[in-house]
Amino acid sequence: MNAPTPMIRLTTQRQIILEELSKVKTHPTASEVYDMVRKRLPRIGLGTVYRNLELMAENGMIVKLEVGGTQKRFDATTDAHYHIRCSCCGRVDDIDVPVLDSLVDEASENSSYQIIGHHIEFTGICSKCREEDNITSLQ
Amino acid sequence: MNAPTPMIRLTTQRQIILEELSKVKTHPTASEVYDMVRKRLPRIGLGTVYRNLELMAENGMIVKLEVGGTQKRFDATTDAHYHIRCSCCGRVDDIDVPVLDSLVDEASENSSYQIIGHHIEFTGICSKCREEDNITSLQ
DNA sequence: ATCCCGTTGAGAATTATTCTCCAATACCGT
DNA sequence: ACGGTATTGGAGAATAATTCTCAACGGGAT
Repeated sequence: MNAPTPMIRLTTQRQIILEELSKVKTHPTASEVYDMVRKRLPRIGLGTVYRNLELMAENGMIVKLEVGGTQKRFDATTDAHYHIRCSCCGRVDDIDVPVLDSLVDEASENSSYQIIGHHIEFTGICSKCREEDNITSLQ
Repeated sequence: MNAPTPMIRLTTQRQIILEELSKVKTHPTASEVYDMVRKRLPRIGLGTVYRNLELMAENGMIVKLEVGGTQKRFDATTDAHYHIRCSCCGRVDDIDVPVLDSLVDEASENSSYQIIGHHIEFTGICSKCREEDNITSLQ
């Protein structure tokens, strides 16, 4: 008898990556996670962080956010929720809008795809950028 | 008196990029646009394609899709609509689900961000991948 | 025809991510 | 505790996508 899911071993590095990711409510990029983790494991490699974030995302322990911007972001909160991205600085926050499960049904009726899921990404300017950049304005 | 928007000159390259992008109902990546355009302008540079896609997106002539996957995609249809991405092959199609303008209001009430807009991205398996990969299944 | 300035093409540079290699480590049965 | 085997981690190279740099070009105003 073998488990269908290969089962992921909780090594020290994975545990610390997970802990650090859980600490923050932002949605850090891989290199931000790397910086956070390195304070506790100074010798960890960037590749290890990438590898394990990817692996934990595959195993559903965390979520890889496929949002706009140039970098992937990671989220330790795995239940469904939506995000908002600042078009000025790129930061990503959760947004408290009820999840619309009915959208998937609606989409299924109007597409030849077999629908798996959906995600809503809002775009806006975060309060920090609004304060700082009243001159530069948005971009 | 000067126009506040710098005004974009419609060079041959830009015109052809726009024409080619308008021809297809898929949402090509920059290098796919490059391949399409090169059939008519064999000496055009990839940089020119990137530069002009970016520029035309800034001017609202086309839309840059900030969807999941590793590459940006472009769309000549500028009116609001949602997309579905095949998690198997990465292709992106339009999906016929009514646009929920009310979401932005709802989001505004629950966020410190100044909301600009939103986008819904569905995920699924396109019919082509379903046919081909009944063995490989999804991934 | 000439000047000006935005645009182009070619390639280098940058950024994010993935891969490769090998030593170190963990897990298993004994 | 011990040895064998599979997995992991770290370092750096490799790859992929995109952006930047810069000399040459081109089209319109003078």
